[in-house]
Order: sequence, then C-alpha cells, then structure tokens
Amino acid sequence: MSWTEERTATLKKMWESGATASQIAEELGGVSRNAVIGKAHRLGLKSRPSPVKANEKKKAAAKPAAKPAAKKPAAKAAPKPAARPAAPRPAPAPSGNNATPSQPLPNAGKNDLPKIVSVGPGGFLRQGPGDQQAPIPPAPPRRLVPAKPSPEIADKTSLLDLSEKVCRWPMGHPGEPDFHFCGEAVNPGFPYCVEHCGRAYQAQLPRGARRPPPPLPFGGPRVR
DNA sequence: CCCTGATTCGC
DNA sequence: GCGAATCAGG
Repeated sequence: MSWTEERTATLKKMWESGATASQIAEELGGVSRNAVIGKAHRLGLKSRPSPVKANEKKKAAAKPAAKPAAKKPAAKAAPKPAARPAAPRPAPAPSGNNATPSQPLPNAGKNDLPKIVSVGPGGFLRQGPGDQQAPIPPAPPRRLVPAKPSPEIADKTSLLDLSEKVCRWPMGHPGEPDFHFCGEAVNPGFPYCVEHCGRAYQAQLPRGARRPPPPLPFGGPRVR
C-alpha cells in the first residue's frame, strides 16, 4: 500500500483531529500503526499530546555527548512472532475501538469537557455543537481538489471536503467505494445540517416515552 | 499486560 | 521514503 494523496490527506486530517495512530492505521487499512507515525513525522506534523514525551526536562548539561546507537541488529536472531500481514479489510468492529457515539446532547447538563473531538469510523469528526473549532478563519476557496479517488464519488462530499460549513453526517459505510458525507449546508453552530442535527441530537424524552430506535450513523454494526 | 507516540535504521 | 523493531512513558 502506498501513500497516495488521498491517504496522506486522511492521515493528516485524522492526526490533526486527535485520532490515535492506531485509529488512523485501522481506518486507512493496509498500514501499521508504526507506518502512520513514521509517515506523520515525515510529513512534518508531530507530537501532539504524546504520553511518552510528557516529560520535557532541560538537561543541557546532563548527557550531551552520550548517544549510544545500534540497538536492533542483535534481536534478529530471535524475532517475535509479531505478525502484521496487513489486513486488506479492516472491518470496523463496533465492539472494540472506534468512536462510540457519545451523544453530545447540547442541553444535557454542563459540558465541562474541554474538547469533544473524536473520530468516527469514516474519519469524520465528532464534536460538541458548542465548540466549532474556533480557528480556521482563513478559508481559502478551494477551487481545485487533489483529485477524487474515483469517479463514483466525484460529486460527493469526501473526507477531504469536510469543513465547518458542510454537514459531516456519514452516508454509507466507511470502506465502501461510495462512502461519503452529507455535504449539505450545516445548521449554523452544528457539525450537521438541519435534518441530521435532528438525528444526531435527540431530545431526551421522559422514561417510557423513549424512541426505541436511536438512529446512529452508519446504521449500526455492519452486517457482513 | 494494555495502550500511546518517538526514534532508529535497514531496506 | 518507507515501516518494522525498538524504546519509553501512561
């Protein structure tokens, strides 16, 4: 699997959105977590809340010269059976990872959470309706798009077309050739259009009068 | 153990 | 440029 414009853009978008390398790798498929991280670094984007690099001490005089290299050569003799043959079909498992629809109800109590930005199976962004990514004032009119992956979705809203102005509601399932996003004009202040806001933000009805089928994006677990 | 990202280095 | 192996912290 090679790093096409599409895949690189997806990586970039997801990485900047706070998705973990694992999630990105899973979404892209055919690449390992390491590949994603490596590529991310090569792209220049980096760091973000990294659990490891949390410590940033200034040890200018601590160990300036000590730089032992060569670490792997010996381990070749007894390699671990860690096989990562790259699954062609990631098959989004609803049980394990992937963004759980953490129903961001606008009026569901005080939302003290600093940022609710999770990435769904399609790489779409979930976020509380309140915080609409403040920055990004300069929205240069993107006349030319990097080239669509296929003519099937040429006129549909792809991951790359997502902005704060279009509805991010996923249409279809990730991985499908025609997977895309709603793309309608958003309900101002929300990540979705008016129609999909109605789907995303269900009013909490009194007990007993609940609507049984909570329509979630992707229509629930994939049946295959 | 699991997870995370960072880094190295052979390819 | 790529990514497995490895490292290192949570």
